[in-house]
Order: sequence, then structure tokens, then C-alpha cells
Amino acid sequence: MNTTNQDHAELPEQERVRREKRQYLLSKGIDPYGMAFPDRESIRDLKARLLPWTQEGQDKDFLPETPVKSRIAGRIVLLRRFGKAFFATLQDNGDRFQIYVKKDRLADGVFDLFNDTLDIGDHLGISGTFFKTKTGEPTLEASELWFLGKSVHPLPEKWHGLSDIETRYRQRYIDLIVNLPARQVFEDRSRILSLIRRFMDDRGFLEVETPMMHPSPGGALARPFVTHHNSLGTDLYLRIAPELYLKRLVVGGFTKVYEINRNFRNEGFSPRHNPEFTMMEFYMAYHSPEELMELTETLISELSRKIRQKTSVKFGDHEIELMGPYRRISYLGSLKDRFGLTEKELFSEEKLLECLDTAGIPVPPRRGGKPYFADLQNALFEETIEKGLIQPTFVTGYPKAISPLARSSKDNPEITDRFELFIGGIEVANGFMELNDPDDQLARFEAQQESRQAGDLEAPPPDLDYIRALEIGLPPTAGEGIGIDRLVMLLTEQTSIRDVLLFPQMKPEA
RNA sequence: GGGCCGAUAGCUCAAUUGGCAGAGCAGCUGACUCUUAAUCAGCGGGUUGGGAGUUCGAUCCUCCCUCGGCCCA
Repeated sequence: MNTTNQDHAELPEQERVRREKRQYLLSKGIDPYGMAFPDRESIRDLKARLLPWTQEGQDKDFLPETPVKSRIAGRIVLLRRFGKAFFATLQDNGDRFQIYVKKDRLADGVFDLFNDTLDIGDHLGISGTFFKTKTGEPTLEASELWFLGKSVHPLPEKWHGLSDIETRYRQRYIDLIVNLPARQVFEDRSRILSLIRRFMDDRGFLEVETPMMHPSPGGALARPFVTHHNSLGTDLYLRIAPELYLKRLVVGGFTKVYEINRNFRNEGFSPRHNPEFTMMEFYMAYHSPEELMELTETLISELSRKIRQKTSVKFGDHEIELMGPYRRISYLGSLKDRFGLTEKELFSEEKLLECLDTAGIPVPPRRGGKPYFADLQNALFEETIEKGLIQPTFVTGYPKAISPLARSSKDNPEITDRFELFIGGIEVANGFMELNDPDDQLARFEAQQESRQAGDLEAPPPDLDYIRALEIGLPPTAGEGIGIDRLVMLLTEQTSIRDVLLFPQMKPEA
């Protein structure tokens, strides 16, 4: 990245020429980087104000009785020169408007100065009068111009734009300028976040912020990132989940809380995984998982209506209906049906291994700390059932062995009151009745500790302060986590998580 | 970690069997005061991602590396 002012000779021609223009402006006493531009009207506001004269099918000669004037600013994204006049398209906050600059309408020398130095990419301020061209295009004719920022690096070509995926992610600022649909995804993302907050606030939830740096990782099964606190002299872990802190708050008397923030898991990237990702977790004391599911259905269909103006989305090759109620299947029941197993065979290692073999699924390794049949069941479930859950489906009745923070079901102590929501084949939400028996919780932490000692790096160590909080007493509480990035993917119809993250994680540039 | 695919001008892409690396846009020069992918005439622009090898000769074949995409674990 060469940024010196003098040594232009070695730069690519286009950048050299732009830097020379910048120097020329300076020599004429014009600041190529401009100043604040007061009394500016946004292009969005200007377009709204002009609506009476610019609606579809209106005559090009239909103009306001008294001339409409405006001061707008924006980046030049298209430029058409005509010797003694030029048309340019300004882009301001994603909105575009055409301007027309005519030599004989400007003070002496002004036209040549701008015409000789303006390039696509530059920021320009203009004061002018609204008119329509002979083809009916709403246009602002310049009476004065201001240089608001020289762009010394050329933008991608106007027609094909920027399509190189790597550059789009690494130099997102260019992507956002030239690919307006990409920009729209992030506007939608922002609106989704604000709609979710309003939805939760309207239902009496309190938004809270709990630590991102944990002395001990917990609340999920995942490898953490480690960081170091210098003055404490101890390692800290970027959180893998806020769960244990949020439930401490329910113990503390906040009966309905939620947090929307980042979690960090030390794993690889994929079209559905980024090492840091956004989750909403929320907890409702005295409520049930049943109510969580209803709330989730309402939230998702409402978001879709507000963002997409309908309740269905096109996701990859699928048309997905997001209006509830969603289909429900049972974790163990679906396995029983799929493989024709009896209740007893469902827990037989021999029988489960047979099913894996038949389905051609690799056998998971034997691990300490939890019964092997649970890992076998899970491998079967993930490979045969989960992937096919395209339309929204709640899976209920997860086994206790893979649900270390969920309460056992009253009817069957081997399964928990837990559900996961799958949409488009991906896990979007995970909720359950929280385990609030401190002795049971301690026993499950100890089982995880065994897994950990047996080499399972995803199993977290016991959190004894959390046990102490449960001893104070957690009311019966239902809690859920919703993967916000994945929800945004669905609602914006993007099949890669990187297209809903402004700056997805990338390896360092060479 | 494994497999497949990709990286060529600022951007989007070509390049026959291994034989002087091209086009459009963008840029520069000139013409042009209603264009909108403006038009017309002319000109410049490359360490073909990096390194090694085979060859008289490599964008092309072989190997290694970097980055990216998809699939798998």
C-alpha cells in the first residue's frame, strides 16, 4: 500500500493520476478532503420531497411551480462527460440521484476545475435545482459544487462490479459501495436485531449484559479461546455461552431476561459456522418449554412478515414456510420409526451399531463420562434425521446424556424437557427446562469432568459458584438460545453465514 | 486434517497441442451542453498469486507453498 505523495512514479497509472489530481486541487487552494457540509438534504429525503412530481408515469414536463432547490452530497458512482457538461450519479447512504453540471451555469473556472479533477469514487457536494431530463429522469442541476473527498483508488467496474468473494469479505467497504443487495442484507440484519429487541421488551423481558471474559468456560460444549489478564496473572476464556450467568440473574430475581451478544467457539469455519457468532439467550421463570416454542414461532413468523412482507422464504433450493405452528418430532421416537427399533433396542449398543453400519455412517469413538449409546444415538440422529429437517421442525425429548443443563422429564428420567428448532437443515434454536436441582447439576458437572479427563476438550470444567447459586434457589425456569446469524441467513435468504457477517473471520492476507 | 475447483491489467473475463498474453469496462489524449452500461477517434497499462522443476521455450505440464470456494472428517 503506497501512500506517499511524492513518489507517484511506481504506482499503477490510475492511482498515480488520481494522486496528481489531488495535488492539483491542493495547489489551487482546494482541500481535496473537504469540510463538514451543513444544511445537506439526504438523497432519501430529497426523493421523498420530490415524490409529487416523480411518480411512475408522470409527464416529464410536470414540474413544481416554484423551483425546488436542494443541497445533497454523495459518492460519484457513475460519470458521463460531455466536454462542457457532465452527468453524474451520486450515491448517499445507499440511495442514488442524478446530477447535471453545465459549464455556463457555474462561476468562471469552476466547471473546468471539477471536470478536470473529479473521478468515480469521489465525494461531491452540490447545491442545485430540481428538473427532469428529456427522458424524464429526476435530476439536480448544479449551481455550486464542493469537493468533499478524493478517492485515490479506483472502484470496480460499473457493470460487473465486484464479484471476487475474497475481496468482498476482506474489503467489505467496497462491496457495500458497489453491491447494493449486499448492503441491503446488513440493513435487514440491523432491522431484525431491533425488531427482536422490541419483541422481547414488549413481553416484559429485561435486556442484560453479562461477562464476555469468563474465568472458567461453561454453558455449552465447545472449545474456548483463551486470553490472559496481565495484572491478575490468570488466563480468561472468551465465553462460549452466557447461560450460567443469565441463570444467576434469574436466581437474583430477574424473572425474564435476555441477552443478545457474541459467543466465541474455537472451531473451524464453514458456510454455517464463524468462530464468533451472535446468539440471543433468554430465560422465563415459571414458564415451560412449550411456551418457549410458541414464543419462537411467533417471533420468527413476525420477523418474516416485517422483513420479507410474507411468511415464506427461499433458502437455497427450498421454499420454507415460517408461519407456525411448526411440526414437532421426538428425538428418540424419530429414530425408532426410522430404523424400526423397539424401546429396548434404542439403548442397545449392539443394535445401534448395526443401524449405523446399515446407514453407512462412521462409528463415533467411545468416550468416558457418558454412556456410549448416547453418542451412537446422536450420530444416527444427526446423519439421518437432522439433515432432512427443511421446513421448521421442533425436535423434542433429547436424552439426558447430551443435555447436561436440562431438567429430566417427569415422565421419563432418561430424557429431558428440551427441544431444538431446525430450519433449512440447520439448528436455529435450542431450549429447555432448566435444571435447578443443585445436587443433580453437580452430578452432571462431575460426569462432564470425567469426559474432560478422558480427553473431551469440549466438556467444560465444573462451575462451583453456579452450583452455589442453584443452592440459593433457581425458580422453575425455561430458557432458550436462538442463533441470530442463522436466523438472519433465513430471513435474508443467504445460504452462507459470511454473507450476513460484515467482517467474517478470514486468514490473514499474505 | 482430506478431496475437488479457483487465483491472468484497477474490475469482469479470454488465451488452440507447450510457441510474441488479449477483450470489455475503467484510465489517458482529442471531439461532444439532456446522458443514464453515453457515443466517436486514438494511446498507454501485465513479475499470469509465490517458489522450484521439466523443456530450446511454461499462463498452460510436475512438485511445494499462500489465499479463497465447495464437499467430507
